[in-house]
Amino acid sequence: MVSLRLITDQPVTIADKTFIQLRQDIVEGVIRPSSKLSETELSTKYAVSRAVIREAINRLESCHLVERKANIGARVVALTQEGLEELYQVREALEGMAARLAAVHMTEEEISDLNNLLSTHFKTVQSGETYYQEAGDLDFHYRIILGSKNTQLISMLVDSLYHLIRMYRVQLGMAGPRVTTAFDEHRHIVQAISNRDAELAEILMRRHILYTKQNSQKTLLSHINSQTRM
Amino acid sequence: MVSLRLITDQPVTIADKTFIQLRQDIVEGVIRPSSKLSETELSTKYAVSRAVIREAINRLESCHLVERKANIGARVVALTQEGLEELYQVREALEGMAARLAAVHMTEEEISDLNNLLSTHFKTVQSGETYYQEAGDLDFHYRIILGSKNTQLISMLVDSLYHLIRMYRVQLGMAGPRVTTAFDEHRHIVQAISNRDAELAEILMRRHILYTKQNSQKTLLSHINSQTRM
DNA sequence: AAAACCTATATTGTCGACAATTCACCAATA
DNA sequence: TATTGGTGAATTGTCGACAATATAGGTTTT
Repeated sequence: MVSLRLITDQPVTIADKTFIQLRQDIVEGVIRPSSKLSETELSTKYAVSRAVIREAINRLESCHLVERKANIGARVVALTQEGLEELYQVREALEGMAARLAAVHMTEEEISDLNNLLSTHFKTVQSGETYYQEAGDLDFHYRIILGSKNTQLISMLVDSLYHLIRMYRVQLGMAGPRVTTAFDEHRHIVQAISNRDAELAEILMRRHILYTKQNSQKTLLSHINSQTRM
Repeated sequence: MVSLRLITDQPVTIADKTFIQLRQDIVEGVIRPSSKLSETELSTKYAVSRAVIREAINRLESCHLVERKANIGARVVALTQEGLEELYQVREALEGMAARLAAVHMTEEEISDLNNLLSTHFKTVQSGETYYQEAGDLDFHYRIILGSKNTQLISMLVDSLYHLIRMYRVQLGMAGPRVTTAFDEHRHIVQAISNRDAELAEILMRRHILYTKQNSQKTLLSHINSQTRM
């Protein structure tokens, strides 16, 4: 069972690579939230022309990772309580629908792969490893999203929402516990999909994301409290 | 009660205007579905530099109105049965959530405005006018979307999904009847929002959009049947 | 002293030219 | 004849330079 490979065909142009590099640097905080993106500065730092930087920034804007104002420039988005709330509301709606559609459209083979992933995940949890837990969690959600077979939905979730979520996760240190609980939730979702129960799959996925949201918000709050400066 | 003004601050740069012009030409079919967008050709036709055209095409790609391949070029999306299906699935999820959030976040004034809009709409329906019906319908949905107060949600629906939907509507002639039925559905949705019943508002909105979808698909099918060529 | 206005500077927006890539056409070969 | 390989025209990708716009600082005016 090979780990999932992303849909996006690998970058070919310089603009592609620069976009991906910039996105990574923003998501991981190398470029700080709310900081200004100077085109000339970036073009020297990344050793590409300003045109390339401009195209990359445009794409970052479509991902909602930066905000741009005409004749003024682009800034990295700020990480706020409200932003996280909005993000999870959209995620709940979209990924709930993804689970509903996955219950209808996933092949039996894809479902059996999903079950295998789940048992691998289970062993990892039992052995006490937490490092790969997040990757496994992502893999799980990705499969269901792809299982929806809805290209619009997939692109919205994979190309923009998930990078933003990862930005919050990475920068506010939301590894979070919730390992065993989340695992049970995953199990029930897969069960619903196996039964081709679209309605239930959606409900369970939405509740799962709601729980994750509440957990994230707790982490965010304690994180903010722990550093009253900033 | 003044008609709703769009959120997007008016275009300032040439790229803004070109983007909006191109988007309109695509949505209204002046530039045909599946046709190739030649950068040089467009730059002469719209009398702007290729850089401007490239930026506009990039933005059109984020709206899912065109698809781009590296080193090959951009094409306007095709209008297909599956595409319409996917579109309405995403719309159901997002606008359902919008209605849910609107029930919580709309001010009393905004709700009363919505009620006023509804009665205006009612008079229009009674007097037999159908021309302004679509605009009124759009206005109704816009207000609820904005009422969600969720910027992510608003941008997804207003900046991309709705243009795609309008493209299907305009080009496949989906004015559709469904006037009085839709009106009742609208009434119930507003009722739920007035009662601050988020759960019900979402359910009703989703059903409303499901009905609209089924109606659209019927129209699409008959449209395809009526022109077996193409 | 506060407000309005101008000026200098830095940043973004726009442009035309050059480089890299694709695609179609034609020739050569098995 | 079918297939492979190469050549050239056309298109996209990238670049540096110039134009337009915004910001800051100082000067003038009330």
